Amino acid sequence: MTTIYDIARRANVSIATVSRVLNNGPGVKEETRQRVQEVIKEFNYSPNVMAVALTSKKTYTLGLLIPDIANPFFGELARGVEDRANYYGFNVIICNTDNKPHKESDYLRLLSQKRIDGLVYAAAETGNQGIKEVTRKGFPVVLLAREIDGLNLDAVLVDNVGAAYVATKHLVDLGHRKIALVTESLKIQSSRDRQKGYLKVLSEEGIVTIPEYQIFNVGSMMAGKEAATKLLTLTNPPSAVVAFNDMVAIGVMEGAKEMGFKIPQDLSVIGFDDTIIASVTDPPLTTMAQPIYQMGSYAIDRLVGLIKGEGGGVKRLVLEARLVVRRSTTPA
Amino acid sequence: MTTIYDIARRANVSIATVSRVLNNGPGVKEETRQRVQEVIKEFNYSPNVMAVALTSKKTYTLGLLIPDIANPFFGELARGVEDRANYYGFNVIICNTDNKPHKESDYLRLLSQKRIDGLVYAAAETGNQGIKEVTRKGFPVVLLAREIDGLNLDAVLVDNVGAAYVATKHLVDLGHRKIALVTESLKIQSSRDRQKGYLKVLSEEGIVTIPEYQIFNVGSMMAGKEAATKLLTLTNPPSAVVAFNDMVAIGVMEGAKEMGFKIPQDLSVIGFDDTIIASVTDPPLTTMAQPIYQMGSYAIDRLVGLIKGEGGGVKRLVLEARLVVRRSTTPA
DNA sequence: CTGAAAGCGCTAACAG
DNA sequence: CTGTTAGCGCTTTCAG
Repeated sequence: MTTIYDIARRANVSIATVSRVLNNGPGVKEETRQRVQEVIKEFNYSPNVMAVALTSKKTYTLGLLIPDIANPFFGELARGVEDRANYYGFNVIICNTDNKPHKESDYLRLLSQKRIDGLVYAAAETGNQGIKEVTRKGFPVVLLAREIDGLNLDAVLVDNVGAAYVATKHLVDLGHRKIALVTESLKIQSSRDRQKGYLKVLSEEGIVTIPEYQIFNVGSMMAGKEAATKLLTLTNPPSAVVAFNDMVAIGVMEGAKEMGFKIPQDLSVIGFDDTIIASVTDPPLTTMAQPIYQMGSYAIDRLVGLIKGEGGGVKRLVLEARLVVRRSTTPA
Repeated sequence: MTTIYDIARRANVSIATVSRVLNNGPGVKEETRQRVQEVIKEFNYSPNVMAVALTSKKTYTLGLLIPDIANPFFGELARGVEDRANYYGFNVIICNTDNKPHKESDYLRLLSQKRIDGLVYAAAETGNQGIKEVTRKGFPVVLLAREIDGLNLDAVLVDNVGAAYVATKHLVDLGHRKIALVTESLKIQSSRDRQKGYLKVLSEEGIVTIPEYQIFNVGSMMAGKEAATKLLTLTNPPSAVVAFNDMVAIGVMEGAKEMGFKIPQDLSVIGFDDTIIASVTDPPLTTMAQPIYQMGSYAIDRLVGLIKGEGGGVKRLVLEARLVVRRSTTPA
């Protein structure tokens, strides 16, 4: 590897001068600048990022903490994050946590050792200690898609209460009264918020909530399938379900279909996210569309702002979800 | 940030000793080791990775070059890669190239500046120069899912010729003779190989190949949709199509359905990959399943082996795809 | 405008 | 067993 010394020698200048032209520093005679740049080109030289990082304390590397990159929702989110980060000249290290606090903590420690410049955090369960430590550890953090209680951090979110409200209302407007909620653990903020929106509609409509209609800790297609089984073997089964996300919704539909129920005639199902998958299911899924890619992009805009020192107080960007009606919901 | 000097001072030893206990080096009295470790714990100290990297030349960071993390296939691949990398103590920087050579080159330069320890490369078009430069640049490379011509590199692949052969044969066995191929650019090795397998069956079966039945440069759902339109407006349309991947297959199905054709009665469609999406489409997709997650995992096994100096000559791991019959294919 | 020199935080000989 | 010291490749004063 050629170093700054090699360039300096060949250009008959000191390494300080090379460093100056490298960083477009002022105070270099145009002629000298030219000469140095030629040598740089000739040797196809580029500075060792480790050394730069060691002195300048900037790594141009960001961390992205998410539950699972194989999940289409987070895949698209990650794409938005990476594209925008790349635009600003940053790389992103990806970390899959499966929502496991110990995994989060491990990654957090690792990332802080690597001196990342900032972190996008989309993986938290409420009350995780790990992140609290990190916020003291030096680098800025932007929360993405999931909030953390009691932590006043910058965030890019979707109005989950509102979205769940719209989703549930859609079902009510269709004439449904027996509406189930199949969602994630209530430890997850977005899950709690969606429950809130769901309950709000029921309450407004004077619909009595039935405990058996709320199923928790459902985060995958398989779990959605099982939830459908539970729901449909009830003596008084629901006629519609609000699912935590598209995958869960698909699981619910699959489960119902396997039991011989028809979607949407026997059971209306509404999902969340509008991932790529939602439009091609059988039947196509009605869902609350989130601006997934943009959320990732915005999170980086804010994070890079923080890194550059544009504080301006904690900012929270809350986007609205949009109801996309397809064919998995129908009048009761 | 506390440094090795702080620890040394507090433990009344030299930084060399601290370094030794940090790296489990030999030749440290047990008692001293204990004391140092206590101080380390007390200060919650962990070494600055930049500094370590600068001296030891190891960053414990890998690069992953893929077309698009939002594509479920690459999402799952990436998950396999990241999980296994994490297991070995490495982080992975993700790079989305969209199959654009200039993006690949940019990332490659960046990654090499960052002194990554190794690279998993799943993004190449044939004949890209960028990667050729990189292989000289110092770090080991493992090709994943896509091969590069004229470059004798370690690789983890699927037998695409064989897989396409099985897929096409499945259609022939079902009685189809008018079989179309909707695939990616022939610049992509996997696309070429699949064409090869496809043509082999036709040739063996004495089926005359019709140029209009082969559509190229199709890599997305949208493009698949357009391909279906082209195919089905032919005066003599095919009764079956082999698609490049699940997304393309879904696009073909969507396109056909929009034109009023029934799947599979009017058109049998077979995909590739068996991504999570394949089982939930309308109808569920017959596809050639690839061991996606494992491929990513194996690639890291090999890459870490290379990093640790276990050369042993170039190794190529070729896995077999498996036919998964669902409901998008039916007898002619 | 340019160069010398002091670190950044750590590893790895080399002495003791 | 432990400490001293010379770098790793670069940025950044401070002189000139």
